[in-house]
Amino acid sequence: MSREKNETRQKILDSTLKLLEKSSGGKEVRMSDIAKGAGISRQAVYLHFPTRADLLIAVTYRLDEIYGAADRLIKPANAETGILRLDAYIEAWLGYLPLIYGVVKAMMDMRDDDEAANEAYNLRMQHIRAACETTVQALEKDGQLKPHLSIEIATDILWTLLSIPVWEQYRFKCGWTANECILRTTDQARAILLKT
Amino acid sequence: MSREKNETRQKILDSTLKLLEKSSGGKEVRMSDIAKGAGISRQAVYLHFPTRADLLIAVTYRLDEIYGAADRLIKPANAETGILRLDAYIEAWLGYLPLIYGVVKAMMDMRDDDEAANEAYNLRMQHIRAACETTVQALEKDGQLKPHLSIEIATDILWTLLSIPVWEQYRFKCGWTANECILRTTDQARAILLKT
DNA sequence: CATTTTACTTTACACCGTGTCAATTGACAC
DNA sequence: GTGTCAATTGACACGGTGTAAAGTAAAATG
Repeated sequence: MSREKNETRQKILDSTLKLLEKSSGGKEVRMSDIAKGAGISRQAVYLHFPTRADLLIAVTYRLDEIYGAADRLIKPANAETGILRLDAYIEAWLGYLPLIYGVVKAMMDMRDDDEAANEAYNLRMQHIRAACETTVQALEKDGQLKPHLSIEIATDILWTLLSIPVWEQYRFKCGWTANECILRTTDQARAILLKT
Repeated sequence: MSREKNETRQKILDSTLKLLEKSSGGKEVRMSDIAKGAGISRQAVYLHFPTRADLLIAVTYRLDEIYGAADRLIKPANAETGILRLDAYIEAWLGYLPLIYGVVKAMMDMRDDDEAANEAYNLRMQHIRAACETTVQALEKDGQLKPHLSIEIATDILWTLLSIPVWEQYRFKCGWTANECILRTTDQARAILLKT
């Protein structure tokens, strides 16, 4: 019955997750690798997920379950001041990102080929953007936002500063540690967004 | 004789360039499309360029010829002060980027599959980084660099601010115009790098 | 207990794009 | 008129995704 079905489904998700986490660059993780990791045949994977993109998308939801993304990213909303909230949000997000990076990377690689993966990625990025916007609004409310900086533009900037490609560049091209990324991104956000 | 050979080679490069410039996302430009555009057979393309990656790389050099990249990007070095030089460099680079974006994008898409394309891309990015570094050094020399900001870190930050993914996000996700990208990036660079 | 459903297996194949190979044609050069 | 060089045609291998069909084994159902 459907008991078994769900168990296998989980095995597939876990296998995918494990492979994506170690391999940098999601493209090298093939359906056959995933199947092997789950101990089933390649075709059986297609019984549960019609396409590779669907599987990847499902994995991202599994990720959030595992790491409790919601809790993590909501906590900063309790900060007392706008500035503290900004700091807390940057720390929360850039602390979470390394955990999910393998999977996110795989989705990014897939965007060019697959429209569904692209949509899924954009949706998730829009969530981030929304969080950036409320953070900026908190700054504005406190009168801390730099003059002549609209909420929209400030949101665009913060969103970009916290985007994955930026983090990738700091982390891997510039060789910053994950912690340095947090500290220096915080400094940058403050320098750009806050009035002096 | 080699006359003819070079003519066809140019036809291939021009065809590639034309196709890349219109199509966003370089992957959709196939070897057969390029051949068709050049009015020759697909195999003939391989007579001139052993792989797709080699062709793409050759196209980037052709681009620089066409638009005079060297001249454009050297001009800022004549600026009188460090700050003016920063402004001039940002304007020069972000003014040049839209012209070459189609090709650069194709190379970026190719990085995952092809090591040669990846190297070529990294090399070009290193050139940008070097230019960022001399720009930062000019600020430092003028005593304009924010205290406690090392040249290296400042270079990392400017380099990232001027990176293609950042520009892409502002341009296409945030809907900024090319000119807004220049102005607002300049503002950000000043806020982050300069002492107050 | 017999039957049907369900999860999965194996094998085979179509599709796409890159890259390779071999045989052939047409032009120009010496 | 022989050699050489650019390009052509047609066929094919490879890798990875996705489809399709037939078979198996076990559990659920009556």
